[in-house]
Amino acid sequence: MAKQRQRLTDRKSKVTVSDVARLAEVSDSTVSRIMRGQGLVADATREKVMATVRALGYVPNRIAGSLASLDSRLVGVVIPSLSNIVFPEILQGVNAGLAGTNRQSVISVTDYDLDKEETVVRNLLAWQPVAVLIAGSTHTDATQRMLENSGVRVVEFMEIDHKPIDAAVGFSHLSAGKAAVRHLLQRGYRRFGYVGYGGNQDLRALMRHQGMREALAEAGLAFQAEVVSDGQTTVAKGRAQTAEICAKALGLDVLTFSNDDMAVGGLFHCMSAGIRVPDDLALFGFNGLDIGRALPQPLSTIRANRFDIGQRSIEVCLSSPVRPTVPVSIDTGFAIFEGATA
Amino acid sequence: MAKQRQRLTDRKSKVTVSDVARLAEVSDSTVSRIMRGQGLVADATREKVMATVRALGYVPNRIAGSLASLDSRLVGVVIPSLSNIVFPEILQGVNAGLAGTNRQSVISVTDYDLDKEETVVRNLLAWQPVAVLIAGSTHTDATQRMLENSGVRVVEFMEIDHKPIDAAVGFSHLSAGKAAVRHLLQRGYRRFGYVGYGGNQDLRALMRHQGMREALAEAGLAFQAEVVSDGQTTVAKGRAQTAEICAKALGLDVLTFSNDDMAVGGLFHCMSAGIRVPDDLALFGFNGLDIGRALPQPLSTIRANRFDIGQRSIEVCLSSPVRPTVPVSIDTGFAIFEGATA
DNA sequence: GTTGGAAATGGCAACGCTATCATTGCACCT
DNA sequence: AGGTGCAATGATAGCGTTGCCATTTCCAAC
Repeated sequence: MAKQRQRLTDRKSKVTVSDVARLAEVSDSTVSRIMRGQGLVADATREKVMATVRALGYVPNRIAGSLASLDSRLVGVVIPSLSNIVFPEILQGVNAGLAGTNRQSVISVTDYDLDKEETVVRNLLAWQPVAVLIAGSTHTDATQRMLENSGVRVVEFMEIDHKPIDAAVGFSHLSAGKAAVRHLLQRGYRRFGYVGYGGNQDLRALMRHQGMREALAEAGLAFQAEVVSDGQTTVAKGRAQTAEICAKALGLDVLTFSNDDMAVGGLFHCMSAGIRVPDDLALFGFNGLDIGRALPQPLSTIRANRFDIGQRSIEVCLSSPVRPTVPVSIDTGFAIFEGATA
Repeated sequence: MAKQRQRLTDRKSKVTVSDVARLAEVSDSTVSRIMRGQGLVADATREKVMATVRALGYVPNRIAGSLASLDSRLVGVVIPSLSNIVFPEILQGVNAGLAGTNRQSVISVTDYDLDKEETVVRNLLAWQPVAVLIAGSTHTDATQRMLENSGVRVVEFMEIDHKPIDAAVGFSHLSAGKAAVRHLLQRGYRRFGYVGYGGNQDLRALMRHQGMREALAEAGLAFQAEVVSDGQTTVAKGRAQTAEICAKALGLDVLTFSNDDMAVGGLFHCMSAGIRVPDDLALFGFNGLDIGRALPQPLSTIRANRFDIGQRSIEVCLSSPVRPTVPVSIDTGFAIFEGATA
């Protein structure tokens, strides 16, 4: 008994390769070859087909294409936040690295939540990306396993204080914290205060803080005061927390911040309160944001190469479709920016 | 003669529904039903299957799923830039609106280049998104046609000074420019200078500028001086251009900026140069960025609801899969923020 | 012990494309 | 005339899932 032909309830009436092929009087194969620009095709045929493509407004279906070729051409990018300007900057590097390739990035945001990261990674992997770039090195067990088992290239970017799954691109936040404090010690500062992030989500900020503590300890010192807050760091918070730490009147001579946003806020407080920087109080940030350099007095800080991190990460993925036998770490480094606030 | 069975060169060895089904001793259909959580399945079966899913580390292939169901669950988002903080803010609104749905956003960046926008839109549509959110209303003819013919929901966000393809969410930049100037006129300022964007890419900045000119003209006035630059607007450029316009010594009493970044730079210049704000010179920005409010003196500016724009845009798409008979525009409005610089 | 109907499950084509052959046409040589 | 080699095109079987039935199982009600 003959099987009934199934008619899926009038599925969307889209133009397909076959439609183009029929109208141009060639085979599906030829249209396919032309659309993806590979294989031999006579110029005359190509033009005839392209004409009907334009006439029909045909747009190839990459979902079907990806399924057939088993190649999605997608690179997944997982970042904790979009509001922290450093991540958009990294994305620019990623896009730059992707330009000219036929790969495309898909961005997912975790809001610094490891459980959300797990969901997001699962959803990403469902799209069969050729690679995943993911911020940071701390993941849930499930996330870790999924990434390992996926078989695709995985680049953990931002930090390199760990053994990567496949590859890591970034720098040591612990070292950066230490470098900041050592620099300040060298400039004669002794009474340190810390203003910044104190939650349990931005692990890199915590690492820098830790690095600072260690460098202070090496010199037999410690922070005289710390004012921290969790959630997102903002200029406004930096300003408020600086006001708070100053109110304690501990005779601090330098404040280190978890990042430039906060430090800029700190400088604004000092301006308003008539505190001379750096004579009465020095300020030191982290990130090297543009705004820091445009301030009336350029912010002393540590610059990291965020665009670079994005670009190098992509380069690593594209350099080979398979993982290296031994995980690699690429140090993009950081540098003290002298500025005028410390 | 029997057809040869084709063996596609050992295609990636991934776990598929069939693998799970075989091991769990059920049919593919049942696994599929369980994975997407719909249809009737006995609890015992579900657990048995989920156990093997975990054991095999099965991750459903959404590419195949999308093809079969003819539903990608993707929402394309096209923005001009990631470095301009306003767009990440909009994306947050988009993500918020998407939370809890099974839709996912795919972000593409055009760098304010309409030709790149065309490419980007073509690539996006190839992924059969259920909707496209795109910044702005000016597109190439081809882009316009593709969007129209795609049949999917299209929301043009940011501005509503035009007839949308399907729907628009944002506010009138022309009106915003006018409102700024009228507000300043009302406060007694008469000698206006303009500092800001002057390229031909950020059309919304140009609209605001135009609105300002028109409002000035209504009062029989005009800008006494304009210092513009193209490319990306930054605090540093704002500072430099403000220095430039001040050097002309035209006795200006107020500067309007294309946006807050530039205005903050302007304020920094004034601080450095000892120009009292707003007594010697008033400053007025646009956007209502956080940093403006944390300054030693809060920046006078116009606030727009960017998060809202993103969220409302998504809501519009999700409210119905088909376009309204007549295009709709949703005005998210803007508001003068008094501040202390004008 | 039937029987009727809902609850569970199974079977299979189709989704739109591409990889992998197979085939055709034609210039060029011997 | 009969190869030979290559450029150009065609035919078709998947790719991994889901939609759409068809079928089986179970159990309460007779």
